Amino acid sequence: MRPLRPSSLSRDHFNRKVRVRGWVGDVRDKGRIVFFTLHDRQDWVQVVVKPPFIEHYRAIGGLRRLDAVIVEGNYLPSKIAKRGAELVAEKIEVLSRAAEKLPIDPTGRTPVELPKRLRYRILDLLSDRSRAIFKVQETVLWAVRTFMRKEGAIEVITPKIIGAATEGGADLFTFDYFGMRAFLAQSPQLYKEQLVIPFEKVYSIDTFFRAEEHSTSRHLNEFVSIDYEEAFADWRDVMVVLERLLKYICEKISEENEQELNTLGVKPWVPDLPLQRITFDEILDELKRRGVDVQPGKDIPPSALQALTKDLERAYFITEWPTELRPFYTKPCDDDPSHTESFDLNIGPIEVAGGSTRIHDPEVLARRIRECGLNPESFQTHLEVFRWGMPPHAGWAIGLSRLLMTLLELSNIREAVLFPRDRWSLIP
RNA sequence: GCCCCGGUGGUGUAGUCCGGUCUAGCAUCGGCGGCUGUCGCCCGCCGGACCCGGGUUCGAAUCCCGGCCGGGGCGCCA
Repeated sequence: MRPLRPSSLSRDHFNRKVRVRGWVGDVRDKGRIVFFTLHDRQDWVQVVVKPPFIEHYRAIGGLRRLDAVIVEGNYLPSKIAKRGAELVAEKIEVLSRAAEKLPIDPTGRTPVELPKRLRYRILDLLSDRSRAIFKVQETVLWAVRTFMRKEGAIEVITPKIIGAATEGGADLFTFDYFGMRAFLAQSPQLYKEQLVIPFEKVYSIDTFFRAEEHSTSRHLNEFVSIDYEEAFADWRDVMVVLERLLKYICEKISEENEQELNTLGVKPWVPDLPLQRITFDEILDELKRRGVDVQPGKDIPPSALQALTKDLERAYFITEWPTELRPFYTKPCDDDPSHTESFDLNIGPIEVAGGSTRIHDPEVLARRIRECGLNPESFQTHLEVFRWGMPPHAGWAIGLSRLLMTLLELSNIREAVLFPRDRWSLIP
């Protein structure tokens, strides 16, 4: 029979002989009596080693933190043990010995700075704080899939190895593909647009790559994007989908991750809908009123936005971005081609998602590609699809880790990625 | 690409401004010993560090120069 886990022990096991497996935690060696905690990744139980078994304990050389063991013994209620019960060991089987000296403290009690935590990430993930982040991430992923399925959207997987056609803009990683020049995809953009013809509503949760040499606490070169695209929809339609999804995610986190939020010191939060909507130009006007000038054709610097956040809701849309700041496939407004049917979703000063109505007319799209300094030739296989019944469509993309870092109030996106890839780090 | 800041035992820090009292303090950690009710156990002993090179000086962890490594910000960012 497989051994039990510490977290599965209950009153039903009182006064019975049980086998329990787990990792050794704190060891309190009193000489003729030894206590240690036995952990799984949810809970733990105290094990007591007493004579005559103490001799066997000495014979196996004792135990230390992180040893993987199976303990056999009686599970007894106890007035002294803080948990009200303890396991009295009669046999200990050592499955794996941990190193004498660990590079960082896996309990999280001794502080460790982020770069060292990432260098020794597996040990770092043993701390409650680090694991809490990724438990919440799991809730987010699950919530997205549940929500999308109810919406009637289908999850799609698009290529990461791509050929000539690129979007321009962000730098791509290049490499040799059997003698051909290939790129790592920076987004599923072109594919998800094409896929609305056969599927109408599509979404993807996938990893993408950007070769930009930035060095900030909110950029990485490998990141997970949650993408959505819908046929016969415009920007306003998909903004509603996005804000409903955000609310759904926040509700699920509040319901399912109370303990994790507590560990992270974060209060549950669910936004009221509709979210605040403010145009790009209104932001500029407000900044100008406060004496901050943003140069034309430039994005709003995070520092400027920071100054405004106390007058905005926690989550808000910035809409109708200047055409020059948006990629070629973004549809300009009918009454004002200098602005676009586009939006960003911000939480605090951080951009969490962006989206727009897309151009669906192949002639207009080809023109915009040229205007943006790109070669329509290299978009041939993309443009041809637009003659096969491409309806008006719109969509957006959420940066998964950006969302996580804002919801959990993390100061660095690296904390929200298991093994972050930035300009300087490839290992581990 | 540009700018700023920083490197002290395995980890986190004190000391650096204002050179000497530093054979570098504290906590954690590791080793050994002690303890039969601990629970972030406790007690005792021991171990382990000034990034590298050059300079100033009677004297450098501390000041200066160069290098290396790290962090942050800006720019860029469909």
